[in-house]
Formats: sequence, C-alpha cells, structure tokens
Amino acid sequence: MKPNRIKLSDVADAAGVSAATVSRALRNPDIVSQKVRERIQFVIDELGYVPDPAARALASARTDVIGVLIPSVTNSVFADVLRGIYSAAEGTSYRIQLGNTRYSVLEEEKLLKVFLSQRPAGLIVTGIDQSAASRAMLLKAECPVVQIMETGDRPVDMMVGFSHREGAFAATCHLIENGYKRIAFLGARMDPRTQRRLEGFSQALREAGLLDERLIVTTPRPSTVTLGSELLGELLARAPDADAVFCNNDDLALGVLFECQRRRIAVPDELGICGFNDLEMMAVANPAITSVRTFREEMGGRAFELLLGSLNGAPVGEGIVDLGFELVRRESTRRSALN
Amino acid sequence: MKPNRIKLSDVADAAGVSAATVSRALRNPDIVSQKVRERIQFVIDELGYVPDPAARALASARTDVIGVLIPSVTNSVFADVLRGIYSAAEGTSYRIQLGNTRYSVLEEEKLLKVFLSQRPAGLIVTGIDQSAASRAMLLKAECPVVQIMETGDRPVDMMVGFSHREGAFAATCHLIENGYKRIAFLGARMDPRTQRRLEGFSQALREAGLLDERLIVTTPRPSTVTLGSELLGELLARAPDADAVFCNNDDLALGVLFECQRRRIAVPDELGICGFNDLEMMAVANPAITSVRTFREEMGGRAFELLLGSLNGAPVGEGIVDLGFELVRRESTRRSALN
DNA sequence: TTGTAGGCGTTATCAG
DNA sequence: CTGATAACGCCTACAA
Repeated sequence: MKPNRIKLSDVADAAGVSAATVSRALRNPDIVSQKVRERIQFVIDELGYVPDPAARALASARTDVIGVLIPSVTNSVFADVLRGIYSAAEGTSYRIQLGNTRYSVLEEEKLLKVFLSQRPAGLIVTGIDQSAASRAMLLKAECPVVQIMETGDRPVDMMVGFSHREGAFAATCHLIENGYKRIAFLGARMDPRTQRRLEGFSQALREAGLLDERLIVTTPRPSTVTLGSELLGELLARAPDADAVFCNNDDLALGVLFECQRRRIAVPDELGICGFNDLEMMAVANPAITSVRTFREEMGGRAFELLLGSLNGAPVGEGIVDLGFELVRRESTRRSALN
Repeated sequence: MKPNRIKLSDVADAAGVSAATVSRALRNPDIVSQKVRERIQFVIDELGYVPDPAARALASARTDVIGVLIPSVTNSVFADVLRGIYSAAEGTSYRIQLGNTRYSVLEEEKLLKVFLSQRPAGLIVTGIDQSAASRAMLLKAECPVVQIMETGDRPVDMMVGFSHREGAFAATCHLIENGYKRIAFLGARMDPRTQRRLEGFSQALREAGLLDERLIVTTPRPSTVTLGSELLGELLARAPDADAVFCNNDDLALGVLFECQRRRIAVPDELGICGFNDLEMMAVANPAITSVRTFREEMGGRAFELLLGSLNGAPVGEGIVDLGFELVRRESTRRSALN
C-alpha cells in the first residue's frame, strides 16, 4: 500500500539523534547546535525525507493552510486577487486552500465549516456580508481572518478593500462634470458590492438632481461582454435619450462599446461610457474606456501579509486597510462638445 | 488554546457506543444497524461534531484532497478549467488544492513534491511537458493522475485535452481557404501549447506553399490585449503587406482588432483575424472574431470525473479523452472580395 | 543543547 | 453488527 516512506524517526536513527531533535531542527533550527543541525539536514537530503503534514497537524493542532473564500474563480477580478495572494504566499511555507462560494452565502457557510475543521492558519474571505452563522464562526475562529474587497466598520478581524460606493460616486460625478445629463446604470449579478456601487451612482445623481430611475437597468445574470451589449439594447429601447452609461464593471462596458460601434453610436459624443475595475483591456479599447481602477492584486497581497503579520504576533494595531481606487479618465467620456 | 472541540469519542460516549462504531457509521453506514446509525447521527448533529481531517489522514493514510496544478490563475483559460473542476467536485467530499506553477517546470516540481507529501486522493496537472523528475514522481504516485489541456501518447496515467497543433492547423487552413495569402502568426508567452500551435500554423502554410518566416512574430511576454495591439504594430512595420493574422489566443486577437480600428484597417477585407480559445467576447466583438473554440470547462469537469471513476475502481480502460475543438467562423475572416 | 514519554483524533485489525 | 486495542507520524512538555 504505502511502501516505506521515510519518516522522522528514520532520519533520527540515521543521524544518531532523537526524533525530537530532528523535529526541532525542522521547526526551530536556532535551538539546535550547528553541527547536529547540519548532520540532520544531510541525512534528510540523503534519504529524501518529506514531513507528513497530517501527522504534524494532528500533533500540533495547527496547519499551514490559509483558506481563501471567493465567489467566483472565473471572474477576472478575483483571479487578480488570487494572484496577489499566491505571489505573497510564494516562499512562505503556507499553502492556499481555495473555496468557491459561487456568490452564495449558504455555500460560504458550508465551506467555512469545512475549512475551519482543518484548523487553518488563517482565513481570507470575500466581502462583509457573511451570514450570521458565518460571522459567528469567523468571530470565534482561532486564527486570524481578513475580509477583502470592501471596507466597513465591524470587521470580524482585519480588513483590506475599498469603498465601492465612493468609487461609483466618483465615476458618476465625473460623468456629470463632463456634461452628461441622462446617465444610466448597467448592472449584472447584483451582489453586495454591485449594490453599493449602485448606491454611489444614485447618490451622485440625486445630489445633482439628475436621477432618473428608469435609467437603471439591472439583471441577476452573471456579467459578460455579450450581456453588456444586450443591456445597452434594453436601455436604449426604454430610454433612447440616455447620453452616458456607468457600467457596473468592465465586461459590460466593453459590450456596450461594441454595441455602439455596431449601431454607429459615437462614443463619447453621443454616449459616454464608464466601466469599473479598469481591466487591462480598457486602456487599449477604441476608444479607450474610462474606468475606476481598483487594486486587486495588491488587495490579495496585503491580505496575505496581514495574516502573516498576525501569525508572527505583529502588533494587532491598524487592522483596516483602505486601498482606495483611482478614476482613470479616458476618451470614452471625453466629450468634445457639450450640448 | 484549542478549547474543547467535540471529537469522535465524545460522540461515541453520548451515543453509548464505541468510537469504532461511530467511525463506521460515518465511513461505511451500511455495515451499521439502522437504529445505531440514527442515534449516532442525532448525537452528531446535537453536539455539532466535525471530523478532524488530519487525524483521519494520519490513521488511514488517505486524504480527500485533489491536487490541481495550473500555470496561471489569472489566465481565463485556466480559470475556465478550474470552474469545471469545481463544478464537478461539487457535492463530493473532495477538496481542491490549487497550485500555481507560473509556467515553470521547476516550480511544478516543487509543488508536486509538496502535494504528494499530503497523500492526495488524486492529481490533475497541466500539459504533458513535465520535467523528468516530475514525471517520475507522477508515475510512482499512489494516486490517479490526469494530465489536462493536451493529448499525446505516453500519458502518465489518464489524459483529457485536445490537439493544439490540429486546432491551429485547421484555423490556418481556414484562412488560406478564404483567400488570404500573407498570413502572420502572433504569439506571446511561448509555452509548450503555444509552440504546438505554431507548428500547426507552419505546417498548414508550408503545405500551401505560403510559409514566410518573417510573418511570425512572437514574444515571451505574457499575453494581453495591449500586447496584441503592439505585436500587430511590429508585424506591420516588418511586413506591411500581411493580409491576415492567426493569433495565439483571443486576448491578442482582440488587441489586434482594436489596433485595426485605430489604424482604420478594414477587417476582414484588408486584414483577417483569427483567435484561439473562443472566449465569450469574441462573438460580440465588432466585427465578431473567428476563433478556435476549446472546451475548457468540460476539460476540467472530465478530468475530475476521470479521477472519481478511478477512485471508485472504475475499469481503467480508455484513459485518454480527446475533447477536440471547433473552428468558429465569424466575420473577421469572412472576406467579401478576394484579391 | 538533547532525550524521553505521552498524546493528538481516527481508522484498522481482530475478536466477540 | 459491535467493541477493544494498536497503530498512524509527529510535537511538546518535562527531564537530563
């Protein structure tokens, strides 16, 4: 079955020391004499010893697993965050355990239970809208927890994100400043973050006295480029005089752009387009699309570093990191003439 | 530290049975009497017992971890594969452990070592170009292994993918049939699969007597939409008379399209564009972009199912699954008039 | 600095 | 069908 895997005691025998010493040489090299340490290392290489993580976990009641819960593996926004996490994890001994909640709080709850049962070293979860049960589990988890993608009061533990509300608010103000009057909102997959963007959008327009509910087009369907084209169609059928669209994300914005090209609607003069997230392709689209840049990879990286710090007993201090956002103005909202 | 987590023996005590019976009720419900089983289940719910995977792994020398090694977490191609894997894993008790090799065989080797040390239930690895050491490890792994994304002889164990070479060959033939004569290749991140696509491309042109090495533009840089625009610029500087481009993937193709729009190059008449993978946005671009559709999500799903089958002692039989590809002809290569 | 001994929570073996 | 009883491989006081 499992032939003769080398174990700690084999190494100990071969090195002429006790198993405990080998264990220490692995965990706390500092408290083992230089000579012994070297001999042990030599034997380990010689024999090709690889520690059994299960045994370690059982004996020490700890693992080197960092659990990460995200709502989607295909959404490039989360892929970017993941990349940041993996980069930061690079070189450390921690492993990433990924859970896909598929935008479901119940699924998140289930996964949390499974993850917690493993005694993870740390946890990264998406957003701040966990179910009450999930929140309770997180609060009494015996490991550091980081909530990412958003900021808010009432963090479970630590937090790194930005305000979607303010991001959308800034983008909408930008549209207003550029002279657009009939500004629409296109939204898909109305998750909590999308909702907050809609709030920011609405507030900006309300303050400017320009809010028209009929210009808000949303759908629970997942966001795609194709959907962006469709939603623009819906919008124009309903309100042909819309002169700008704030898209809930860049996929939609791109779809809108393609649809404009197809319908020969001039961007930005006839219709302004603004996206959200600033995916790489926004800058090279034709015309280049204005968007709200978010720092996704950095968000993942910082989240991991926060965990690391906490695991190394860093001063608990400032547990909330606001990475902000940056409105990137491009041609798609740069009107040559106001009407 | 770790307060008073409920354990198997607690359940056993409360249910008035032995620990062994509780364990059996969990693993092999069939061999436990109905009555006892129900009582145990009741107690489990009551106490909120959650098994410790580490202890289980140690005692049984098995885990429910499926290791997955992919070269990139942000490349949407692999994100799609991942999604397929997660969907298939849904409902099973297996957990996915993701490793990011970053297109490095050495990194892959390292990760493989770590993964193997966990006694995974199964392994999914990308491609067929593992290092000799990796291949050796895989061959003697005590778990089923699936190589994905490609097909080939000499599988380590099982395999599910398609021929990149043939996909590119078919796409190139399509361009030739549509009257294009000066067909270029744009490639980024020249990984093994990209190389094989280039082979298919070259072969098709060679057979048609149209191969011109100067029309092959490649770079090791990672593929992005922006890069697609840049590469087209390079190509046209070098060979202004190119009349079609086969792009190594859809990101590049999109970049090429944008650049054509910018330079007022008519697609498909002045320049034909063909991508690879058929991402969702290809169909909605303007004009819609011809591409080679690949079945990424299905690939992930099948890979997982193959593992499952193998774990359930399915007849080892047919271990190589070729999912094929599908050339999707769209406007970007539909020339209205031949020259 | 190093060794000894006991235990971490489950499963597997073998009786009953 | 159920119950003892040993492992599983490593860690962690406690001693030396």
